[in-house]
Amino acid sequence: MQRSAKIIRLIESEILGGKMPVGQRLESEEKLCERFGVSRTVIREAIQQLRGRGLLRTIKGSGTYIAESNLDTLANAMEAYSALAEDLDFLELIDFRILIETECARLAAIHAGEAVIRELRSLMDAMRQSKADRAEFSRLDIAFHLVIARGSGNRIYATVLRALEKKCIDYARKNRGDSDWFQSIVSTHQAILDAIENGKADVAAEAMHKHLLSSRRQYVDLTDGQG
Amino acid sequence: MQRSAKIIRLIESEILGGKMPVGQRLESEEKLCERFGVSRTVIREAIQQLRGRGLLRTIKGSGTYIAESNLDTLANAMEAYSALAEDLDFLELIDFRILIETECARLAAIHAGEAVIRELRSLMDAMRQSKADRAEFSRLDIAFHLVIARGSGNRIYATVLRALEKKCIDYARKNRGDSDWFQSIVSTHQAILDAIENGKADVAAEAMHKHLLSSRRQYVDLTDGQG
DNA sequence: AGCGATGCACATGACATACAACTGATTCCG
DNA sequence: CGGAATCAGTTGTATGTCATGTGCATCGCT
Repeated sequence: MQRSAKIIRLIESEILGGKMPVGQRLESEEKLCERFGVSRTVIREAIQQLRGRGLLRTIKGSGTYIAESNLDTLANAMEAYSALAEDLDFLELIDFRILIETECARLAAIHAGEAVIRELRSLMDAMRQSKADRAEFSRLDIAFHLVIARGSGNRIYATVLRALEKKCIDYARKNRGDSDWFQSIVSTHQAILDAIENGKADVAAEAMHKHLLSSRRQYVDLTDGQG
Repeated sequence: MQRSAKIIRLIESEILGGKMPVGQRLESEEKLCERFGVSRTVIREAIQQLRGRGLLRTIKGSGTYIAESNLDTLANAMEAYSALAEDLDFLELIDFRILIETECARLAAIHAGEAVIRELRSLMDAMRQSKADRAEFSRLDIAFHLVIARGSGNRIYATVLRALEKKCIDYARKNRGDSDWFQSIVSTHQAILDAIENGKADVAAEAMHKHLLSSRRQYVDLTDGQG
């Protein structure tokens, strides 16, 4: 194994074990060289990998510090996982997404303020006028879901869904775009929005759940037909 | 900004955009040096960070390749986020955990095989005999939840919960350990297990949800009292 | 004394070079 | 024909050097 590997494990365990509080400065690269008996090359490699994982941040001329928790790191990981996922993993991701989005709809019905609802209404209007432009329609569709996620008040949900967005576009595009499909999407979204406006959490959750399950079914049908 | 930053963004976008399929070999470091007009140091820094993020894997003497999707990477990111999370983020994490575990209980009631159920039974027996040993009891408690997560059949759920395990221990330990508390944990777990054994998905989900909500309440009470 | 400017020690960022260790394929030999 | 030796290519590690930024102490002016 690489020399940097065990150094990474050690520093990682010190951070995760709580021995090094957030914001604390790491020893300088040179000190770490002495301590581990390796060259600066190896130390720097270890630090780079831990930076990539979001555990450290570095300030030139000053030092390397334990990073604060950061949603972007989580988003990166989710996005990477979904982007690299093969078919087998993909259904699990879809179920994951359904679970979270359903909860988001429920929470949005409880927490969403006037601003969020206005935004959702405006997106619905735009979607009705974008029947012809499939790319734009798809973009608005995703935006609708993301606004609801934000309206849930839980940033983790919003972050995870934002990360899954790209892949969702990919398989959403595969759906046939006939008029029935368009109308069904619009009316389902409207049902979700109505429930959120009226603060009916369970209704909103169920409507969202139904919506996503039908989307899931289409994906399954498509891939079964192919593979 | 660092020179490696834009190289990272570029390679990342090529991978996530699907231009580079999983398993494909990256250009050699030397070629990348030419292409970007930087030294090998910079190229290696970029590669190290992307390795840390799980997007690349390297084989000495052979080359650097686009990594396949990997649950460990996801687990690392979740664990890092939860470990570095401050109080404000922490309730969001707890709600996230509740959402997933509730779904796991539901799915376990549907999918769990005889092996999983035997394991859960055995853990229940062990818990009843560990009333005195709080550390052991806590360990078994967590194991119970993780087995259910595995029994859900969705590896993402199991992975996420495994990553949150450490933090959960921390705040679970803060709970008072009187006899009532012990008895309530045991009977709640038993209720969940019964529902899973009988394939009653909704009952299992509700029992799990209740269980976790009471745990959440205790955490809120504790931190409110402190801060 | 107050306070800004300067300078210095130290830190990370980047480059160049050299060699070690490994891989994969080709070539050579029995 | 099969296996061993060889070789070009590639990543891993070490070392040295300089550039550039940070943070602190020191100095000098008012």
